[in-house]
Amino acid sequence: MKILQLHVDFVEYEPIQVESSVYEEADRKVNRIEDALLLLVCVEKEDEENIVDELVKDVAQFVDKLKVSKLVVYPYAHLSTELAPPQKALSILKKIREEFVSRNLEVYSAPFGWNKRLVVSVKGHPLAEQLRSYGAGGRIRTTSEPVSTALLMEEKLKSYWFILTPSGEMVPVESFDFRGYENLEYLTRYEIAKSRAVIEQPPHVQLMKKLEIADYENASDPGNMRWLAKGRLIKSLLEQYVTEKVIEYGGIEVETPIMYDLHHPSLEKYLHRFPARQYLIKTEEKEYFLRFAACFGQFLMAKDMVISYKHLPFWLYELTRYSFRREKSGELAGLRRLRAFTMPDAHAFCRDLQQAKEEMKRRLKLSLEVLEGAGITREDVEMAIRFTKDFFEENREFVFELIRQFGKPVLAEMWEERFFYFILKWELNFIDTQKKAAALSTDQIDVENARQYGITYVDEDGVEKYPIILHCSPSGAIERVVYALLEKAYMKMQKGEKPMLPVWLSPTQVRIIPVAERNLQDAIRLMEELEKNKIRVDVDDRGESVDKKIRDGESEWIPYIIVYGDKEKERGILPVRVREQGKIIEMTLEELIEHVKERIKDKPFKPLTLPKLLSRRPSFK
RNA sequence: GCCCCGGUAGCUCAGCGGGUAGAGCGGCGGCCUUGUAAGCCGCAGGUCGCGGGUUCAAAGCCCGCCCGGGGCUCCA
Repeated sequence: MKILQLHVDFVEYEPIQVESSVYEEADRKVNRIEDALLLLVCVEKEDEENIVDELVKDVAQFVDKLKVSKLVVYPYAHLSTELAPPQKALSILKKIREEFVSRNLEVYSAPFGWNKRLVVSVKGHPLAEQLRSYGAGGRIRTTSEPVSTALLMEEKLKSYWFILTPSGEMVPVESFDFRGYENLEYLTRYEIAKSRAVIEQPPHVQLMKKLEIADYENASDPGNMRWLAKGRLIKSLLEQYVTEKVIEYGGIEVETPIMYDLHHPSLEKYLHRFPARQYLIKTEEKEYFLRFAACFGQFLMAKDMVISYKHLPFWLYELTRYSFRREKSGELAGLRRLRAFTMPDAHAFCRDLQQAKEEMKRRLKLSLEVLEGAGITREDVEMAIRFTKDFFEENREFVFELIRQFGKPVLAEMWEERFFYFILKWELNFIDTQKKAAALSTDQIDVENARQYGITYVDEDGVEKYPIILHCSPSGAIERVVYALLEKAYMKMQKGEKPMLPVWLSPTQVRIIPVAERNLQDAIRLMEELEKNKIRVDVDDRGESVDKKIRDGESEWIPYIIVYGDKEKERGILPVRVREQGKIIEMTLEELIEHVKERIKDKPFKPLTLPKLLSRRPSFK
């Protein structure tokens, strides 16, 4: 027996005409039931009455969990090709209904043996759709039965989980000794078990507000943030940094539209392959969706390029501001998961699998460098790698090369069959304070979209071929990098250490605090000296006490604080409060400049756009 | 989406067996001219998320909605 169980806002059915010699009496009228559990029941050849108990018990659990009181039992033949004879099917259906009635449920029965018109509106939560199978009918077949792809996905996606180690071991997760690999264990649990009760809001949310980085914007859709001056600077620096790194690696930077025709033939299929919901925009003539990555734009561009094997591999790169994904509202959380986010998206077009594998190694190296530059080290991330069984068996050595490159044991998920467009994918996951995993960098080997979009190159033998495409985001969403930095800082706070951002990302790098009003002009001159060397400096000229200003500077996580008074003017030496070391170090101006420059090195610089004098600076609410 | 929790001054929060709205921080004004994590005094500031309902009376109780958080094996 197969049951497709749907939690519905409403279901409407209307008996149209009798279709079978065995049928129940019914009126030809529309029946509408709201907020109910709809059971599309298909009785199969081998089914006996004794499976009814099992079924009723399962359903009762859901009734309880979903807090519904109405059940609609709907005979639905289309879930199987091995149907029970009608008499028997009807009698089993009746038994099911009786059982539910005896459990005090409000049971509605669609008539057996009729051709019926059916309208349903399924609720959008994870438990709303369930396909279950009972008795000798056994497993759900993945053949041509008209069960939706989304439901079949579960079966195809049957996963086997392992830990792969740099030394070449492949250990089923159950038997891996996680001692010394706590974060990997958290990632594993997060990916496989996933349930955990955490009540507080993620710590980075409070920090992003307190540090005036980002905030919610109630007037927009949830998951669309506003970035305040300091946050905009941080984000902008990260954007520039990632872009520079990708270009250095050979990325060809382009820009593509953010919205696309919902019914464009190439895109339509791709969209259907991914159930995530999009933002839709209706104009008078057409419907558009907002891009959820740069894939479309770049593929449509690559399709119009004349490509020879001599050009391969080449990269198209775009920093998407924004990519849009209408994530379910319950999944949004601070900067961890947004509906509008900024993502570097780099696609490499490769001649064949061999070339794709070589490229992928380069891109893993790039990703690790980019994260490290942003302040997220290898210790902060855990790798997950996912592949089809076939791919792994044929490319085992390559998979382990990636793992050796990463240098720590890695969580591996192996799929029986390929459902997605890729045959291998890795991600670097940040494990946050709440032990939740968020993917940052990622790369995939796509063997399907070149054909889908008609992207071809001419090979040495003069034949047009489809390239293999790698999809890489070297840093992951920029917002998520900020989230990771803030969460990392919070973890430092918990250990009693001083939190801070990397110096090159700190909105104010050096703060000068004049002791008395008469020192202000000198402080401003000092600021100007530092600014000439591309260092972000401000001066706290407010009428507060020195102690108070130091306290404020510390709570803004400013890396270098200088108190400047008569003594400094006389001696020409600066007492620099160095946050990283938690102490005051005396330096000359030149030494300070050298010190800061050494920290910032090859990272991009942008000026802070807020007024340099704190007394002139509006604070954000 | 669904379930649970929350929304009170710019911020953090108290008040919630219904009876004229509070603190700290911040802001503004004044005094102090300051030496390495909060100087002192004063003042202003609130359709208690929004809309309905119950009541002589609602921040509080009831219903709906919006926003945030957590959870729901959701995550390209």
